[in-house]
Amino acid sequence: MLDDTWPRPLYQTIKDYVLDHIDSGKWKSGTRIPSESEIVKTLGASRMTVNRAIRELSVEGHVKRIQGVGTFVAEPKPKATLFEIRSIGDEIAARGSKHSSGIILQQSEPAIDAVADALDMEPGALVFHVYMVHCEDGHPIQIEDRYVNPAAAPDFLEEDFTKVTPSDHLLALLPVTEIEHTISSRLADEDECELLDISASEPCLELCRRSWSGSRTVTHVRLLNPGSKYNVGGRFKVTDTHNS
Amino acid sequence: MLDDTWPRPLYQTIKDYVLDHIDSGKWKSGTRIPSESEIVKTLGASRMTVNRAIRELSVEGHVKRIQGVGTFVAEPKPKATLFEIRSIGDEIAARGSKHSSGIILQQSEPAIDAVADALDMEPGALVFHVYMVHCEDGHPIQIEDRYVNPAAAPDFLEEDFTKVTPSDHLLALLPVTEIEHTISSRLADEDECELLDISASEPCLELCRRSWSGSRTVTHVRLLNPGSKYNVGGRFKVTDTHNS
DNA sequence: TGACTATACATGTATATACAAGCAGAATAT
DNA sequence: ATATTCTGCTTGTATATACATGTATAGTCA
Repeated sequence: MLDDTWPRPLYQTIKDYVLDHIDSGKWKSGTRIPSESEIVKTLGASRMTVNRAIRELSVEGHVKRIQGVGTFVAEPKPKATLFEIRSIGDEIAARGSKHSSGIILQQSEPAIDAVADALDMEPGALVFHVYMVHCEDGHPIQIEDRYVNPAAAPDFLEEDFTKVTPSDHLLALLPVTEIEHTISSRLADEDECELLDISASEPCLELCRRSWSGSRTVTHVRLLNPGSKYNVGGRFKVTDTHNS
Repeated sequence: MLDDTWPRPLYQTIKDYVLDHIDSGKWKSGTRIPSESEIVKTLGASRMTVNRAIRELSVEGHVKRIQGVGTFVAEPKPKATLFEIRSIGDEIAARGSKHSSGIILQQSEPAIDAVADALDMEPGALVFHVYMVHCEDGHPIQIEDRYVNPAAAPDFLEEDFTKVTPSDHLLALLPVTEIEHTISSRLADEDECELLDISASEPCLELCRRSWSGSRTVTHVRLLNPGSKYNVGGRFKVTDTHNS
């Protein structure tokens, strides 16, 4: 929403001046905009004030700056809404329910091709694998099928995942810097139906996530949830997507 | 990821100084941090440099500033990943396919209670309602059931939604400032199965969204997609959620 | 003609100084 | 006891000046 307070700070006026030129098409993507000293002359502001305005536009993704070269109009980026990352334990606790879990499998194993691809590892390389069920107040609510890159979390398999979720373990260890996720709907297979205690016809929500910490792929997880018991969502401000 | 370039700019050193105190627990949420002039004395920097550092921490959501009062440690916010908002037409075009649509219903009607609630309107007030199917290369892929607040888009019903999607129409008209969305999985009912040309046992992905423009609720839409043909996802940097 | 150097211009960072605006609390007046 | 004013401290904004760093281009020399 436009900020209509008046008088506008000069740095905001400078931002608007640049944005007006960009939004109106006068300065197209890739165009070098006037230098700071040119804008100083044009708008009669100080260089520090101009620098603050342009720097903020840069952080916001409207322009791209290159020291010694200039300032260029950035490619417009798609609008995005934020999606909260939460651990299943936190979600359940937030509902006032009690989380518990059962470990079906927790081992080191040679990665099959799909898993190796997902973790950017060599096929056959050893990966950590956890297969488990999360329960809310004793009722199964989610199957977690997770593979972890041992290099990223060497002690992962030592953890007791009935006491701390794999997600919490990894988040405590490494900053997540990038996530890829896919949300889809499918039916559970026979084993999954049994683990989740649902009928074969119940639709399920599947969330697939890959996470990176810096340049390293950390984990690949598939979370399967009965559609009648689980949804994903939230309410957030809309922002422009841009890479930090 | 920490920026390890050296020497660090002084404003970054100041940011790190504050973040170290916050992350270590020395300054808990709600604590007033030292004033700018106190930090000037402590770190031997100029007030403009300190101001820049603290202002950036404020924009990033780590601290909250109140003019004339002070700077306070903000509540930690959950990590979030960005979710791209796209029109179904754009999604289909991005796959190199052709989008088309069929309008089942497009009318003004009194809002039932659930719709009125969703749009923050009085029950029985007139709302615009569009019920339609989106197709990709002739195959139905999504049912769109949308209600729009007439005050936000008075000319909405005049649009030909076989030529422009309701989403594109609204986006062209109003800036979206806030979105609430829920993704869930359910089975389609008999009518929906027929419209989507799917069997009764096919699991479906349902996306519900409410959108605001400023303080006004603009639209409430439910999008139903066969699980075999549709998923939602993307890959983004992780960021802290914070309100702009 | 190519390599090297110098120059100009760009952004990046920093300081000193000043004034504006907001807020909380102390001091004063009624 | 209450209202008003004043003071001190805080953040917000702005300018002038300076130096650092990066890049592109022109000029010079072998």
